[in-house]
Amino acid sequence: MRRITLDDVASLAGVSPITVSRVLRKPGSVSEALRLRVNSAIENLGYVPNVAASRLASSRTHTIGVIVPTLYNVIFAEYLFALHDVLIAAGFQVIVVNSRYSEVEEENAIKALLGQRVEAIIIAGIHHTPLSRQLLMKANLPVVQTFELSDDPINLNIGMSQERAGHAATRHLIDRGFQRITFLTGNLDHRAQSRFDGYHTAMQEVGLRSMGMIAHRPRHSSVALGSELFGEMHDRGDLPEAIFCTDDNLALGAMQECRKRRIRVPDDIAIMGFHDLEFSACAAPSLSSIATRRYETGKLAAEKVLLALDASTRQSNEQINMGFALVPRESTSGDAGHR
Amino acid sequence: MRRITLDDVASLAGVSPITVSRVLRKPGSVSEALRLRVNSAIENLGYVPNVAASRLASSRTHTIGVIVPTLYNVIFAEYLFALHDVLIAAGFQVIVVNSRYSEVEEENAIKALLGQRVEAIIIAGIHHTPLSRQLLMKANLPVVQTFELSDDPINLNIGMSQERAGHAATRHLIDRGFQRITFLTGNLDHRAQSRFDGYHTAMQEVGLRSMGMIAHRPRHSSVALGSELFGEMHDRGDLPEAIFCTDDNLALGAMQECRKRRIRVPDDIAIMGFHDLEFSACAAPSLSSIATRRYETGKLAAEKVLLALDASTRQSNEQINMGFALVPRESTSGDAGHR
DNA sequence: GTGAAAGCGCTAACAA
DNA sequence: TTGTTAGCGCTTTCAC
Repeated sequence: MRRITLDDVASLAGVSPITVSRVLRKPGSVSEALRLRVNSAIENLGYVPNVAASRLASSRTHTIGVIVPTLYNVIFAEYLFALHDVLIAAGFQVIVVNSRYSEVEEENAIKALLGQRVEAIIIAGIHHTPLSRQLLMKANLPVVQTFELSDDPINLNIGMSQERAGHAATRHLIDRGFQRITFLTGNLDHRAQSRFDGYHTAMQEVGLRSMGMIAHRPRHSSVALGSELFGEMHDRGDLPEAIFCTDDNLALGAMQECRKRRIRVPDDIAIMGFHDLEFSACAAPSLSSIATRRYETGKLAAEKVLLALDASTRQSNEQINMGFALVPRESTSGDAGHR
Repeated sequence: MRRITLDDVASLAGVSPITVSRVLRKPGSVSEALRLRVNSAIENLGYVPNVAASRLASSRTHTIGVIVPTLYNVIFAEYLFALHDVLIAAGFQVIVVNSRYSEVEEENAIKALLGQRVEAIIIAGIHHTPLSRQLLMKANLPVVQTFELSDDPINLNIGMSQERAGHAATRHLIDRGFQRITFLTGNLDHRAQSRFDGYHTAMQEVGLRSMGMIAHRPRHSSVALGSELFGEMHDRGDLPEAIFCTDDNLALGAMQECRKRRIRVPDDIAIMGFHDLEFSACAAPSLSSIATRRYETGKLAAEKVLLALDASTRQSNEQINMGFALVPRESTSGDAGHR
């Protein structure tokens, strides 16, 4: 069964192929009589244009490439949602690739996207292999790096200081009177590392000993992992006064484990999360966290890409700091001053 | 700045274009000497193949189309994660389109995917416009409908009975002694409707009055929406003995609102969720729910697609019931028998 | 407003 | 193993 092509439509309608092409792309430039004839031929044949041919001939793909480390994290789902919202509405297709937190896979993803001739790339993170960076710079298309702030952006950069956020979270715990504070993370990706750096600095500033991080394993952050890690920590007998989790999922898991083991939060231990996920406000006790702006980051990134594509001249580098907000709640409200 | 093409690589390496093409696709079929020359030419020029041209020439796209109603729901994120896991590993590209719960947008999505010449389509749901259905049948490619069970599948169908799940959830509440049971939903998509049907039937079977659903608004399910809806219900003064929420997010929001209003769960009101999201086990009280198999559904759908593509002959229709499981927890454990 | 000719960058089929 | 030829299905350019 041969696929129906534009030529088939043209001969059925008794016009030249180019006329069919015009009806499809700029119907206004074709007389009504022909337009109707062509359209009914399209309907009759069930013709669906082949975008590969169109892309090849026009060298326009109307496609934006997006790279995220994982899909299995609400953070990125919210961000992708925003990107889709804006870009689809503007008539672009979005190709999402995940790098599984690997710079090598990211490099492959970049090559794949460039092979697709995407018109812009929006990439989560600022750490890439040298070749990745070089490919992105040479590609001569709008590139947006997101979620973090770079000292040396490739082009556009929309994010926040993970380190300052980690610092603020830790500072909050210190201000509440906690001293033995542990940093808890699953996977140690760049963003978690930066948060840890912020934690470390905050501890040092007030002369406290930073207590390393509990775990480092190649699994995505989840409630279950939080339970596990907390359990192991408790089993080892080194229960701190407070823990700062890189992620609300971990924090919630830790809280769950506390409940099982009859450790009271925040009376026996304070727990601080990160990202302020939707359920965090309604956990019991409610979870203190750092609110981050995933949706807004995606939205802005997409809008900036559209602008850059419109200007069609490569924009000069620009950096936007989306900031973050401390959200103190019950899980860190313990009056730890007089233990 | 002209883009570098395969011909450029060929002339730099002093070979014919087809040799370069072979080095890229089946390196084994080219002598090592030439392969090295070609590869270094590719490196030197920073050549990236144009997939549009490749697709057009080979009429193979190695692309699978996926349609989901929304990205803003963990359910679909987990499912997409599984699809990616399997399909990317098998060397396919995945194009995800969301229909925003609209059959018209779904029809457009189908057209777009067919225009991309995807080699298979995996689509969430079993309700489509007549044209959508016709396009899918005529396209002569593997089609998997997921999440629900169809009486008349287009091709493959991997899902569960939403109605029986709704029935089981309701039955659980009835068995626990609750009688005034309300069904709570935000958006009333097909799956929510089926769950409602199951609820309705279960109520009727034991002679109880089904209490309609509380709300119907075009917003995605969220904790915040659950709070809102529950609040409105309470304000109206019609607090039932139990509520069955179409979604754990709504249920969690309802529980949060209960806590604010000092309504005890499950003593004053029992709450039943749906989907058994990760946080549900560690809510306080822990949330009873229906566990559904999103990841497994996606994995199986992807695997079936690969099989079908391999066989290269259109598979006969097949239906797989993934089932579900009732997960009773604290939020419905109230001993309501003697109120 | 409509069409003819040429070509986008690659690969299938065949030949050497 | 390597190359030649032809063409995938569309759009660009230029002419009418």
